[in-house]
Amino acid sequence: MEIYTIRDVARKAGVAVSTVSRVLNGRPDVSEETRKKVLDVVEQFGFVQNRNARNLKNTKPGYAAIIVRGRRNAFLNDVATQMIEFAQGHKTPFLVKYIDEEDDEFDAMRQLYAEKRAGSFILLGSRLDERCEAVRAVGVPVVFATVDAERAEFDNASSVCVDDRAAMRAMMDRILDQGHTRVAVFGGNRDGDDIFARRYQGAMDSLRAHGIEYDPDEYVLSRFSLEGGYESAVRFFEKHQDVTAVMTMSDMMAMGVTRALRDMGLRVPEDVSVSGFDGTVMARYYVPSIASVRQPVEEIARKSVELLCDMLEGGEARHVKVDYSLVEGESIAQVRA
Amino acid sequence: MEIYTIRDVARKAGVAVSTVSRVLNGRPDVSEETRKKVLDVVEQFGFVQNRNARNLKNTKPGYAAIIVRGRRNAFLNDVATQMIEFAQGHKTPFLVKYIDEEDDEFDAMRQLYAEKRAGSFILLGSRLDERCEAVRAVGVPVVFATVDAERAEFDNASSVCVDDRAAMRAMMDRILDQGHTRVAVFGGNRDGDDIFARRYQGAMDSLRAHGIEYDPDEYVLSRFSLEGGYESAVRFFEKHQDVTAVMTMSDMMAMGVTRALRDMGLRVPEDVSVSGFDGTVMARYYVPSIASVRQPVEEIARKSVELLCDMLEGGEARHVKVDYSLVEGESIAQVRA
DNA sequence: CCCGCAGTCGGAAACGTTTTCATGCTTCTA
DNA sequence: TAGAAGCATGAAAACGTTTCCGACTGCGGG
Repeated sequence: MEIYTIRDVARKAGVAVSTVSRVLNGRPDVSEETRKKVLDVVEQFGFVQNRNARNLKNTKPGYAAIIVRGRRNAFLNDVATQMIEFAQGHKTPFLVKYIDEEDDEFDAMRQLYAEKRAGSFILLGSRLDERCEAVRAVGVPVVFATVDAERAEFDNASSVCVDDRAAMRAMMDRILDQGHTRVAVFGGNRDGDDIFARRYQGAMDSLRAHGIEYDPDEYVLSRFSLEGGYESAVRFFEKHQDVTAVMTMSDMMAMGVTRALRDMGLRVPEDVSVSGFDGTVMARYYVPSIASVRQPVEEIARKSVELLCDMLEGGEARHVKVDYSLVEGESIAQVRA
Repeated sequence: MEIYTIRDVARKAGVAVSTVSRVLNGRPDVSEETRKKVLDVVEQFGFVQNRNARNLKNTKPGYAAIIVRGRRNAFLNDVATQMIEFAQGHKTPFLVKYIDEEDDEFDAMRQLYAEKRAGSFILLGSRLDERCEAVRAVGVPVVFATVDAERAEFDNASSVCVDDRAAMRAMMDRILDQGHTRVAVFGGNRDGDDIFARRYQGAMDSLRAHGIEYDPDEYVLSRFSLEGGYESAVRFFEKHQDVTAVMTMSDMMAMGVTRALRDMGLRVPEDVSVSGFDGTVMARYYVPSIASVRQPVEEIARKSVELLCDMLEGGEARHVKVDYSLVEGESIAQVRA
């Protein structure tokens, strides 16, 4: 495998390296004739630029980076994909970086800043915990997507998300309207100030409004995966047979719960109703299709990009809420007699 | 956001840049005292190495790269994840590169070779079409995973896969054993010499052995996704109501088909049996659970890494077949009377 | 005829590392 | 005690780009 450098191309084309560079970067100040000559050699050599050298030399922060926490999360992945779609039109090039669940996104930011010259960021699925103080410190434009950063009061950070609390409340309303009075809630940590805590609050809002007292034992901390939902359901229903509905904070979890119920001889929705969150494609295709809270992927993506570009042009940080919607599903039914 | 270079660290620590470099790379020839001094400064600055400069300087091909075609493919993703798991123990560091469905993996190889100094590759989900001649040309060690490259007769390429033909035949046997005589097959292009063509042949083998004549109209070229399966099923069943089973080449497709059947008022498996391929987790959690051909993710991953390391140490290229297995599922039943 | 200017192009200095080579300082050996 | 040998360190040359600066044309205007 032959590796050619810009120098090889220059030699072969009989020009200087600077000229080759100009051609490769589409600079205007090069004659049509030389451009042609250089491009011919590039073609012939199958020359590919070395990005390391390029990025090393280019020190001005031109990129915007999308940092996605969790490679497996289909929902976040879809949002990221949409983002780069929308980003196409804009002047600043976008790049995507996936980090693991446990990784520190601020390390990632620093790294991207140092290496890729990324000077602004969209953070997808950030936890917004104590580490987020680093965002304040870095002082570069940041957009939190699917996270409400309003209360954190950064002056360099915007955010876009659905009103998680209202959304969860609406879904719970819908479940209760079917006559259910004992509803288990499966989800993330309800004690913090993140989206999971807010979703929990939303569920409580609805129960309170319906005059239903909630048994704290009926909240289950669960992993957001098929397996997580499955295991939680098995453990839970061993003790609580009288619950007639399970509300979850993710579609994957909801499908895991549904499978578990079926394995335990309970039918969904005839015996137990189940709801999800996110509005993923898989949930629509599941049997029974999972009733869910749809987060508008395209809108979140578009708004995020928009907010970031705004800030890049000197605009204020803003916090926007996009509209959720309830998606119908076969997984919710009238409570059994 | 402050960016520090190795030079800043050196100055602050009162040593030369070369010494800092030695510390960072864990070289032995540096006194414990200076090491400590340097690491302190690194800690204090929150210094991160610039990988561009590092890779630019390091010219010896030390990495092995895993190239995954298709970010959305859960099965390939799982395999890749397992691979880096297994690769941990080996001397050569592995890196993963995702490319899009349409991208050319040989461009990716060249790029990785030039930039990341990747001198050997594992190709996941490669098409093995005309472009694969490039593999012969590059002459570096390559392992095709989930692809049978035996017939292509590279001397620098190994491969690991299940016996797709036998696997598909086994699954078809199982369907036919339930009394079905009209089985539709949904899958990829059956005309080439890739895994899809072989799977098709496998299905035909079984039908032939059972003395069943296959109507070529009952083969459907379909995309390997939920939507693909859904659309194909809707189109197909408008014309062919007498088919009692659908065999597919992917779990996603099978779930799409199942959902479509249900929407058309047909029950799975009572009215129509459905089978998948890959043995993904989602298929197990689906309702009905999808009978599938399990490809052993861990084994494919382990073998691939092993074969690559073998070749790196001068070993011959080999082609290994790993064992598939049939996974039971609720989606297949006795043919209706 | 000289000057300025636009259009092209080449030379060379960076960018942040790694690594080779040289150097000084110990310590050991004969 | 001289020299070899080993350790710890510094200086400097790369790696493949981009970009600034300057040089060289040819041209039109004063």
